[in-house]
Amino acid sequence: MKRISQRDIARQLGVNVSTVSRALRGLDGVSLELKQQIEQLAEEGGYRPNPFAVSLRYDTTRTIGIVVPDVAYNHNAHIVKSIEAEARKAGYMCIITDSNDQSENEKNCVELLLNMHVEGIIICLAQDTADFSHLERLKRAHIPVVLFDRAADIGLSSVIINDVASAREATNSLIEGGSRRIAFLGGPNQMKQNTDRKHGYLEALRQHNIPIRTELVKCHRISFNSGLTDTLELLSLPEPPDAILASHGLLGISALQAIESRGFRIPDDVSIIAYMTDWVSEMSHPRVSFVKQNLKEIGIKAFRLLLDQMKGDDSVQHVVVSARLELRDSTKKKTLRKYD
Amino acid sequence: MKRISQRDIARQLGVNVSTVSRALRGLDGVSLELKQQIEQLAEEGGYRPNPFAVSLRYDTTRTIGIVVPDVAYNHNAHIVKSIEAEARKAGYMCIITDSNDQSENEKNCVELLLNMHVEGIIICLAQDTADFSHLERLKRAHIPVVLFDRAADIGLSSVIINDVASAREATNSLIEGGSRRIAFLGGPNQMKQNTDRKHGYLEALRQHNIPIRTELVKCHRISFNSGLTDTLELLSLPEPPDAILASHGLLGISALQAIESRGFRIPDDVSIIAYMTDWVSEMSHPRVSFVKQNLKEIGIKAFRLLLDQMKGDDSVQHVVVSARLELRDSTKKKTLRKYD
DNA sequence: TTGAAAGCGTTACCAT
DNA sequence: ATGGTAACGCTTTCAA
Repeated sequence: MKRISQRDIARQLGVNVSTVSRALRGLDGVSLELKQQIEQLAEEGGYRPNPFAVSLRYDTTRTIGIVVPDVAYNHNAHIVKSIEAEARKAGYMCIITDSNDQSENEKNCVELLLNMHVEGIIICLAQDTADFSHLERLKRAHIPVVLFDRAADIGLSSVIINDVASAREATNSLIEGGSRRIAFLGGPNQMKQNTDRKHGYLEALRQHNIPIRTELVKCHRISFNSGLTDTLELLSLPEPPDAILASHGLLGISALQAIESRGFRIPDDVSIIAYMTDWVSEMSHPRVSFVKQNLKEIGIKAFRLLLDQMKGDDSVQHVVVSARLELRDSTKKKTLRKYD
Repeated sequence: MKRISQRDIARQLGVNVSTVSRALRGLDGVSLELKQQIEQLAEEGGYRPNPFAVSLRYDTTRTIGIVVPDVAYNHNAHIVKSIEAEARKAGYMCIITDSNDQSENEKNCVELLLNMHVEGIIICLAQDTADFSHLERLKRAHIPVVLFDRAADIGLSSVIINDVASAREATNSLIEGGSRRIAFLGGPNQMKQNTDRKHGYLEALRQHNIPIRTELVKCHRISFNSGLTDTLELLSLPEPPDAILASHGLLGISALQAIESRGFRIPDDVSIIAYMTDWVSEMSHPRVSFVKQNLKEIGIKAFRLLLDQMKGDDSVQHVVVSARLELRDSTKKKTLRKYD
């Protein structure tokens, strides 16, 4: 029932704990005979070093914290899984917390992680996080922090995708497919991720001298219902959009459903490109053309940046993981020029 | 940089640590004045009790472990989220591990959790777990364990859904919709969950005097590709099925895609019912009729059972959370009898 | 080769 | 009201 400790083994053999400690860690200074006896007892008793005692001794918890808006969302789950795997390789445990995409909860998550004495925190901001005091406090306390996916200009290391460029590329692709009234369906504007993607979208329009129509830009809450409402509004416009760029999978799927519910055809009447995972795209119908992000890479890079900081490197680094467009069935093929 | 401890506070005030300890926990035996000074210093220094030291002192880690086949799969993610929330309420931290649905990894996960000295483990078995020695070892060591979702008859507490009845109900519903050649697409047969669901399916057929055709029962690996292959085989039969009951979301989605790829219509040619989450069903097209499971409830119940055990209750309990059928667009409406 | 002791942060107990 | 001390499990340093 009770876990066996070095002391228990020492007592049984009438030797000192320090000897047991050395033997169990394979250090020399223990006779072979004694060492074997110790190892056998450890084996029999199912001895496992108490990581809490070790932590105390070394003043290091070998634990990091992760904060995500929603672990149940495919995109986040994959990143978390990747961080976990990378952390484990380095001997770190992860404490995963979920902010439910709300800034208020996010603060509690950080608080909880600090209480656990994590050595660092990897965090994806909640969509409504506009006050960064909880993160600035971390910075002041010199606690390693890495932002991922959704970053902010607050002097913290980050791993994000090339938001501007990927949105530009996606928009260009829609334009090349013949779309001219392209809508942008995004999240709240205090999210840098959102403004970046929106800028990429706007840049592409400008490059092609396509007039920007503010009524085609919908930046509200990231949620299924919000996406539904916004898309229905778009479709009710006198001149509805002929394409939608959605900055989040939830928005992409809700747009798709809204479009179909109104009897529009995809991609003939309205094309869609969304930021989403392979799996969500694969499952959708028609399969949504998407901005594919290397989630595994994001997780690995995020942990590595954190590890750097935990090792004492206090430089602020920004890593950009390139995303690329994957065309599926929600977009039209590139239209041929007249003279082709 | 370095975290402040009770001792640091004590030194600054020239008092004893034990006094600081009492003050910080609001115990009496400290003058109001001193208490306030201590609290102020704690506040300023960002003092947080070291949970590792506390664990050591109390010989309790207030940590539990979770093992899931794949956290990135919607179904599991929701359950994990629920367990986490419930555990937090009770002051427990969760260490989440992912077996990638492989028995070999599952053993490593359990090992890792034991190394972390978790007080209990909540586990969903990998689909290929046929050897339960790692779990039996836990039982012998009196370490609290709760199985969820996929259980086994090995004398451990569990939380599952009503597998037999829900599969029977789903099959009955397909029969009522007019289907007679109903296929069962499941996982490996050493999974009790699978045999239970299969039995429910077979019972329904027997009740309706529908001959059982072994070629319509496909119990292989649970994976997208496996589901694809099996479904294509089913569709290639001289007499292909007119309905499919899929015991897992991956299988359901792959069946749907296979059916469409062969030009069959859903539900007119082939109906589908699958065990999946609301979100996956909602996203699919046509939306798949599904066995809806109360994932939050499963998580809550699982943690509660574990908590019971951690408190010393060593009775083996089996909780069944009722699932119910949710009809969507992949099944035909109940056919009317001829004389209606 | 082995032992003894101190220390990590905290709490409980007993003494003052 | 406050202090001193031992203890949790482990590692490290120094002594034997």
